[in-house]
Amino acid sequence: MESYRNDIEASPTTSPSEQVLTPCEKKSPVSEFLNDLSPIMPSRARASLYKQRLYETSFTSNSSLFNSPHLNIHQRPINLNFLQSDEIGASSSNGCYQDDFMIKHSEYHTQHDEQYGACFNASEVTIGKTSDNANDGVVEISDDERLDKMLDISSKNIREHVASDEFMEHVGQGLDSKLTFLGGNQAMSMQLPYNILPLNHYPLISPIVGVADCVGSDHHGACVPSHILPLSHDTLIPLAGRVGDHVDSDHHGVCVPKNMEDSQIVSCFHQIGIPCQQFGDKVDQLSKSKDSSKRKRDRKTSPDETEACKHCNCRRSRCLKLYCECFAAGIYCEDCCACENCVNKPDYEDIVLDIRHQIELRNPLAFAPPIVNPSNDSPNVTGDENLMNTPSARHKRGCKCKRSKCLKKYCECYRAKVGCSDGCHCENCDNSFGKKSESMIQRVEKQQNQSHEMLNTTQVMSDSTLVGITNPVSSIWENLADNNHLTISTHPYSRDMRDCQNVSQVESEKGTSFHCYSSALSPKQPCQSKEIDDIYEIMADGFPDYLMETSNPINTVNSGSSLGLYNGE
DNA sequence: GAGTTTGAAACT
DNA sequence: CAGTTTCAAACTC
Repeated sequence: MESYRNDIEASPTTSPSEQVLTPCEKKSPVSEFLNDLSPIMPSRARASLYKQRLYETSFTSNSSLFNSPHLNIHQRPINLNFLQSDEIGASSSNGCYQDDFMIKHSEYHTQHDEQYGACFNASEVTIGKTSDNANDGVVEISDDERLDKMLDISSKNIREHVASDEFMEHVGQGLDSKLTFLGGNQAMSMQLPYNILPLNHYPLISPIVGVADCVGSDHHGACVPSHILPLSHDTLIPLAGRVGDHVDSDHHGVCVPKNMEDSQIVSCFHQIGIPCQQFGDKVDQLSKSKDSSKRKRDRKTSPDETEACKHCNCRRSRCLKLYCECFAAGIYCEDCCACENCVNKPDYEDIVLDIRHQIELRNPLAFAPPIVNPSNDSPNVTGDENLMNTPSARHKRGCKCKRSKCLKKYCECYRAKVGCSDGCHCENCDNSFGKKSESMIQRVEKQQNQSHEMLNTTQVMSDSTLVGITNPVSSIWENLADNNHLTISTHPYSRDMRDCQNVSQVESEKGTSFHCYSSALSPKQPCQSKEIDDIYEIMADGFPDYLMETSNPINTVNSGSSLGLYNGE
């Protein structure tokens, strides 16, 4: 890798615009910076994806596993924009520099690298579609490569390439606030251009500095795009959330301190060169409507509405935190909600997506369905409550109830109608769906008793025939499977077959093979003997004799254990 | 409907 | 990681 000093000293040619324009001819540095902000794509076009995401069952990104809106790489090119050289010098005496300051990204050694590497001048690196036109200042790659690049440009890479020793020779103060460059014969400071970072690595640098400096200060280059909105700092709000639909599309990603008055926002925009007439009246209207709107906090009244709308009532979270039921559920707030200053709307999709992404970075399972079924190790992504209606269904985190005894909806387990598990940290658990201390066997037995009752009822109803007990039997096996973390196939056309992905098609079609996999194990690993023993014990105790006869599937399964469980080998 | 309680989420 | 604060839902009156 070439020395960055060499790059600087060599002072490679800047962009054409840099060459042509004198410093005085340039636009406002900040306005140019804002123009360089990552373009916010029209949100409505992608709005449907957000809700659609709820029902997806395939995952395309590790970092966006559940109920997360797509990061639509096809529509959202990754722009790695950098402050222009005159903006770099914004805090210096003359604000203009002739030198170029180039950061190379070794992961990005394309034929364009020399020319379009991450350069602190007017150049920008855009990962877009393939183009042969190298003169447009854009390095473009295919969609597939785009995603790879997005993942490659990680914080690790940033640290490696930006904070390398070589680079740090030219960088005085590290990454946290300002970078000092030794360019030419002048030292200069610059506010780090946060948007050089890929979307999923904001935590590298606190953007709060930039924003704080931005508004109404001399460091007017620091209004930041929405996608670096620091989730952990409540001092910022997306401007879009304040000015709503009236924000110009070019700027609607800008964030401002949340305690900033609307008039100040307008003033700020004046300062940084954005025409603000478009905001004036709108801001006024916004304030008036805010005052006049009476907060409605009635909760949902009908079950149908429960499905259609979460009816959140968020006041302070702007529906951008997991406090918000809608946001947490991966849906936009709707008219039926009574939230205030809501940003969880299609209009602000980019903000929503980015915030969600940040949350997922912190907790990849944040948007996972709260209830999981250990029997197949899969979250209830389908939303099929029946799939979770098993003794083993449990809350992914577990609750921490102390006073409610897990008997009220304060308890997430109870609210989800699942029993507490050992993963819960609740006290005095009395969850009617299953107490924390209740052993798995006890739950199986409870379910088994219920099944027995069903069997008896069925037997009475059908008198002497076993026709009709298929489901209860199946239910028992399902319960056995659930409570032993097994995935069991009892019949090739049973519902369970859909979940039994580890069973070969050939074996599945036999219909009599008994496939037994521990979900926690690799597909080829057999069940642990204890699990089998548990099943055996339960069966020996509780199975009706007629179900143990040769006509039932148990005795027709392939040999693989004392029970004849097929262990997959 | 207002006020209180509760526990998750967020923050320090 | 533990303690504290914030938040919004659940609950009570």
